[in-house]
Amino acid sequence: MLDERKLSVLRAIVEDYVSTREPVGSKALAERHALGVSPATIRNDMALLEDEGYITQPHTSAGRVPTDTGYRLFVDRLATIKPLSAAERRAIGTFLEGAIDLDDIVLRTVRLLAQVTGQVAVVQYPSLTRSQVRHVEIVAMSPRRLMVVVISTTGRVEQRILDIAIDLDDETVAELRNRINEAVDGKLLSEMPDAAATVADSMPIEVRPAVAAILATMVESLAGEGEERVVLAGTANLALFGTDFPGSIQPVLEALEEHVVLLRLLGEATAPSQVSVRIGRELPVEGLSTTSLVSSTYGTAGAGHLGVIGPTRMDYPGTIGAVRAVAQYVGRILEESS
Amino acid sequence: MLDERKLSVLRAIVEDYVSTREPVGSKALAERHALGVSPATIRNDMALLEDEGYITQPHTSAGRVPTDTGYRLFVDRLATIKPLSAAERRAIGTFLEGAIDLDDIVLRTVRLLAQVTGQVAVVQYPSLTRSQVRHVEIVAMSPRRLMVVVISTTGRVEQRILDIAIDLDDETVAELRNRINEAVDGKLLSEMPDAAATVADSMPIEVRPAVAAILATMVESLAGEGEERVVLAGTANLALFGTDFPGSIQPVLEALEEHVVLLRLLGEATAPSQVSVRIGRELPVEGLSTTSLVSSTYGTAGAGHLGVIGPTRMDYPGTIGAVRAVAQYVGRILEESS
DNA sequence: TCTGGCACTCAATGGCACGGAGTGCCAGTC
DNA sequence: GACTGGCACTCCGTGCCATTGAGTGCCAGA
Repeated sequence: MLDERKLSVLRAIVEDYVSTREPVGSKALAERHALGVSPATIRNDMALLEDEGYITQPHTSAGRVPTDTGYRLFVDRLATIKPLSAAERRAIGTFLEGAIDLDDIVLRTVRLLAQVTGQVAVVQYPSLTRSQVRHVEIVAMSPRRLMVVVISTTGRVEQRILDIAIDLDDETVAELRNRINEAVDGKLLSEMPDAAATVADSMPIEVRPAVAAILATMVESLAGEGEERVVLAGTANLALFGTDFPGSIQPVLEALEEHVVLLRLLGEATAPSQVSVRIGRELPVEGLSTTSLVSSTYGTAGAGHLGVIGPTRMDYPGTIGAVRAVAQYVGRILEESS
Repeated sequence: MLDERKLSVLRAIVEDYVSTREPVGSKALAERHALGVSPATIRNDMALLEDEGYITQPHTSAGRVPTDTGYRLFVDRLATIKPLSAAERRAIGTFLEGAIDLDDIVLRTVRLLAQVTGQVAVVQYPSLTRSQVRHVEIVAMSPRRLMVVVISTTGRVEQRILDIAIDLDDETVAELRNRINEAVDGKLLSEMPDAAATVADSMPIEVRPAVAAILATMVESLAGEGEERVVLAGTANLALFGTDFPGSIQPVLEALEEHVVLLRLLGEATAPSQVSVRIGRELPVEGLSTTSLVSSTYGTAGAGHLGVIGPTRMDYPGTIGAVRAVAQYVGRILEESS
């Protein structure tokens, strides 16, 4: 159905439209790209591409503009990812090296990504559920009030304060701490429930209910999605592409404030360490139906997600390359600092 | 210089311009407001107000628009703060009541403020420097690595991990913990350096250097501004007022991403529990020179700041009322939950 | 000190003609 | 059958012009 040349035409349309933002016509195409055929032929191809739904005309007597489906085909079959230049890679490396703690890493990453791509960047904090436990600390603040602190290999620290039903003396707490650490050290957070069960069984019978409660609360509150966080940067870049959004950027900004939604979108991405691209209406969020999301996991075992959101009219090869590169670097940095 | 009527004219201009966004002329003014004089007279007054710099014309043969100075005069002398309706107050109360922890309080507050005012809301986390210490926990993660956790009366929890030069056994750590808690309990964070000094002196001579180092790091890292955080909401509202910003909202969005700058602005506000208004170029930030900031402290002893950022053409009486009300409610909620 | 009247300015609006880019279609050529 | 050149048609964007209307400044008079 779509022979080689028609694909070339589509590719040319996407490339021209992305760089000029103007609907592209047959004549301009024939001039700017060495397609080896006349405008008339290109017109025929374009008519067919339009029938197939890959491009569309804003109005009669205007050039063509890619549709979501057109971009999809472009991304899947026509684009070759643009690797970053050596200088860019070096800049990324040195910029991220300077981070002092996890917060700083995340902050630098998100700003970097926004700056490199010129779009809105989104970085999720490394997920606790997928990272390993490095250390658990249990502190008795008062006899019936404990503070539980969990430190993960990604450097993230989570604490909870919880009240229990019976008094626990310091010794018991100390013992509990040791046992828990023995049991969970190096485990994935998802494996903690099992480990926790073992611990409870090994404690004296009279404290078991309390211990079980502690462990349950701990696992539950830490494993829950409630604490997932995302950080944004570069929302100002949206204003630069203002005209790409029909009407206003208002709904887009609104959608970006819904961090829960962003987390879900990032989480829905495909296989780890693959860059996933979701275009326009493929995103199941009304406000983002005029944007594309280029995202990737980063870190070991997909510890977290990061991505870039911009108008569907975006430089996919470049953005994909940038997202991939940044994800790799962040993964490496996290590895080193753990 | 400015008699009663001229002030009324200015007030009317501000009110009309805020609600219609159109430059207001003498005739319309005479019709809509019962000023008791003819348009011609108003014209004379307007000419004078323009000479004094309170209003300006976008171009000849257009109506007048308030200047920053005009808004300033309006806010200082002409506006009567609009209290919220009973229903609104009730809604605020119940909405904030539902918060489960500090993060939740802050999140709800900022969203509420954005929603009530229809502008961008900014809420700073309760500052540690101005809140009291409720509990300090020191945990030995390994002989030379400690974790210090400070819990404040505002419910904020901060932790640091730090390496020390000599080994400290569990007993010493436990003793240190007790002494520190005795010394700092209920103290303001700003008083911690003194309290810490006492503690160091009372410890055995051989561990003093290490202890001093711990305390220094602790105080320094917690008292520093580094950990101040702000949360934003309602940036999408900016797009609704897009036409109020000459050119683009891009610089505004950019400025809003600079949380450090926002913190500084909030901190510069005036007396505690007073609502401060800063208009246009009064804000020493380029990107915000077309906006106004209405802010207030909240909580006891000005624990934190919150505010609203919008175009200079904003409903000052309403916004001031909303900011004041929300600040009061949040203060109360924090009080209760501590 | 206020008012009515008058001449003037200037943004905004709508109508109109025109050029240009683009399209679809068709007949002709390789 | 695939490609090309030509042609008629559509329609956006632009510039131009006249008109309108809101608003101003100023002046003479009450």
